[in-house]
Amino acid sequence: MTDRSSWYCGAVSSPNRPLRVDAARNREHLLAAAEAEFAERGLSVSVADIALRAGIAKGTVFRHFASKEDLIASIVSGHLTALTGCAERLADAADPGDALWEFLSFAADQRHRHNIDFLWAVSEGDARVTELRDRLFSGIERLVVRAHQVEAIRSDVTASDVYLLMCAPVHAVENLPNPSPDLWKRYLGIIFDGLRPEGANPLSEPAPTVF
Amino acid sequence: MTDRSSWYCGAVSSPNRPLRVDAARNREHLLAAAEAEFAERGLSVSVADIALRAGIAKGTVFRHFASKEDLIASIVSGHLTALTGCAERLADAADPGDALWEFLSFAADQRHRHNIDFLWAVSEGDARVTELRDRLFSGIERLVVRAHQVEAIRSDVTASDVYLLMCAPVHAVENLPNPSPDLWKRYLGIIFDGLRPEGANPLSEPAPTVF
Amino acid sequence: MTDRSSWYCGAVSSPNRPLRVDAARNREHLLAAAEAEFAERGLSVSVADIALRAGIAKGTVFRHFASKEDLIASIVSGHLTALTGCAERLADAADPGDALWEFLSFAADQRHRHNIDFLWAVSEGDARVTELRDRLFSGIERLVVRAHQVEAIRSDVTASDVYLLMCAPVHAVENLPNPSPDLWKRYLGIIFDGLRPEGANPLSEPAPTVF
Amino acid sequence: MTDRSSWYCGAVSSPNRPLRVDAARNREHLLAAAEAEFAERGLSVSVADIALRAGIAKGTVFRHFASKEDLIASIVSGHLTALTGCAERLADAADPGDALWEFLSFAADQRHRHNIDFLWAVSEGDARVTELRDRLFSGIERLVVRAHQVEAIRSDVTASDVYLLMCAPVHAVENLPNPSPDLWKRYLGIIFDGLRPEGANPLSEPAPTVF
DNA sequence: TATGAATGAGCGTTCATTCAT
DNA sequence: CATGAATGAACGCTCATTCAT
Repeated sequence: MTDRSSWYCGAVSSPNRPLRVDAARNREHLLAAAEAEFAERGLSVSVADIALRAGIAKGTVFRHFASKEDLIASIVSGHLTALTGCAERLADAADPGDALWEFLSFAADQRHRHNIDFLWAVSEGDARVTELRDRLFSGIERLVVRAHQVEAIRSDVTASDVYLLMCAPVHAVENLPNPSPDLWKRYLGIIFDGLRPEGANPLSEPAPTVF
Repeated sequence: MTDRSSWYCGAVSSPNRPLRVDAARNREHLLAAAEAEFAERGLSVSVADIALRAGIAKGTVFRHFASKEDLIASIVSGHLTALTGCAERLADAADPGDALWEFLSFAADQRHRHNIDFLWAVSEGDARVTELRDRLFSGIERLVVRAHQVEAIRSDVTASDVYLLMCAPVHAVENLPNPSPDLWKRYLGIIFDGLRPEGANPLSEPAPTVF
Repeated sequence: MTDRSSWYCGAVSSPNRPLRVDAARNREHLLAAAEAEFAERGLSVSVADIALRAGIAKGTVFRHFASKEDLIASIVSGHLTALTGCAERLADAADPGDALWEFLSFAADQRHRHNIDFLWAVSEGDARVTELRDRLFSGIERLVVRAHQVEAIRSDVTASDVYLLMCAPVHAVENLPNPSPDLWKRYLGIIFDGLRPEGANPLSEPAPTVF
Repeated sequence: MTDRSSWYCGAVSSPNRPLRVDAARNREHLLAAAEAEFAERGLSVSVADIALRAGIAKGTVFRHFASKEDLIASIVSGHLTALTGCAERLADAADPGDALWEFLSFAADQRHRHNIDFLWAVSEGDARVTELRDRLFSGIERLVVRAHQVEAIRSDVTASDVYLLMCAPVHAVENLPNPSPDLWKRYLGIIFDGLRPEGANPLSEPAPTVF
């Protein structure tokens, strides 16, 4: 899996005009500080605390992001971009079953290491996030189509199902106060077993249409 | 499955002394309004909005509950009580596999209909909630032990796993803006298939200790 | 000095109509509880806490006293009544100098034991308090006149001065966190020495008119 | 006696960093408005009223002072600083008796013009106030030692006595609704006569230890 | 008459956001 | 541009007072 340490770079979370190098650096500090604060203390951290951690003035935050919501959407966009990139890179992997597994591992690991599930809900109305989400879903669709071709997953499971179950391992783990770092793999294992053809029982409900 | 429409009644979320009928009615309105507001708009709804919805004055909320946190803990306690009761009622069911399935169905249905997962975290310090959570876990342990006896679930799965995965079907469904009411059954089906012995692959991580 | 333990009885703090015995008892409990709460925790104690301590319901407080201010004025009236009674009893004492000393001792002791100086300010507008204050002042005037006759106090000192300095020993002591119970006597001694003819220096300001 | 009209300037009640001129002006307005409101209406004035009087928004109060208590402590600190400075300036005055008289005059005048005795109690836990109080007491000790050397005050009177009696003239005057501006001098005269050796009677209680 | 549930204005405090410096 | 002072609406919560029971 490629280096994810600088996933903020790229077209999504950048403003329209190119920034001066110091402004760009401030922006990076700010995003990193915001994510860390959110992860440690939840949605209710104040913009002042984020600015303090980033080493910039409170007012400057609003020079980079129109609002706190916009800042959150930028963080989410960064993660979404990385996740979409992962799905797209795996689109032509040799083994479609392994590719799907690897994608779900990437997704869970990312969600688990950057504890930002709660940010997701806030940014649901954001246009960038919506667009990225659609791109992500397309990527998942390709992974699922190929996985079906080799019967790596049961035939009644769709891309929507994978999309919806993507975060389930992390959610399970987050019910624990101090989960061991890789515990999510246990629940991904269980859920992935549920997605496999072997031992599959019929599902009473039809698959939903996600978007 | 018994009627769950009036699970607030009972010892847990009731005050020590019997209330006057009008006070009791207000209390019920309040709990229902709070739950509805939380479900629709999240943890950040104000006590004022809850009171408005309940048709009572803001100050009255604090006559019934010492704080917003206490109100939340009371809501959570109510649900936990019902869930624990369900687990305990199923402890001696004829078919342990069906019992576990039924318990997880009850849990998912309850969680889905009362969209208050995020309240859980807030009440973690509450004594009532802690005690009920332990009782719930004991109930799950008995269900899991019996399920193991008849090999209804794979041998490497523990009560902790069931506890942690309990809400996964609901979480999956909640990523959708307007999920159909029973969609959670689809994801419970998939996850339950992952818990069954058939087609189980070894898990890379050991089971955690929940408490 | 006479028994001061039941100074609440009497015309001043009684309502117009005679009370039933239980109501009268409640009223006494209430006044005692209020005074104790005020003394221990200041003006900001709530009516609820007072009622709790008195063992009656909150609403009943308002059956006895029109408002919290009225309750305070009743407490102050009780003390004022006792103090006025003391002054009047001492009006014809054998030694006018001793009488004045004894009056000031009574005043200081009362103020110190019932820590209610701050209640005074609240009840300044109360009619009963105003009337009692006038009666008290008359009593002081008689004590001072007689003290002048025997030259127990310096000639340029008036009843107004005595009235205004009455609480000074207690105020001095109250700057200490844990004053010994009789420390006020030390400061009454010093101030009384200042009131004596011996070693008196001229005063730069004329005596005020109190009322 | 030096000009006391701008005693707020200086290290004590100033923040660590220099303020922008507009912020400094607001801070001064705020302190003045707070003191005036407290003096006129007591401890229970709301922060909103103080802000209104200062012509700033309520939230701005909390930019300058962490809490209402901190604001009060800052006011008290300002007065204490001025008072301590006065005591220290008088430490080497030519006539120790005059020096003590002048100190007590300064104290009474300050207390009388800024009617904030009741703020004192609130700030008792404040570190700045505690330290200043100790410095003030040391200053008083020096004044008293020197006064004893020239027998300007009676031998059985201590620095603690002077400290405790410091505000007595003002307290006396404050029992009057509209005292003339210099009336406190009358009561300082009486009390100071009580502190002199001439005509002193033995005191029944030993001097307390203030700190 | 006594109760205590209900009220609602008011409290101290926080914080996203704006804008003069 | 960056700053941080100012804003003001909103928050959770308290409490004297009222009034239905």
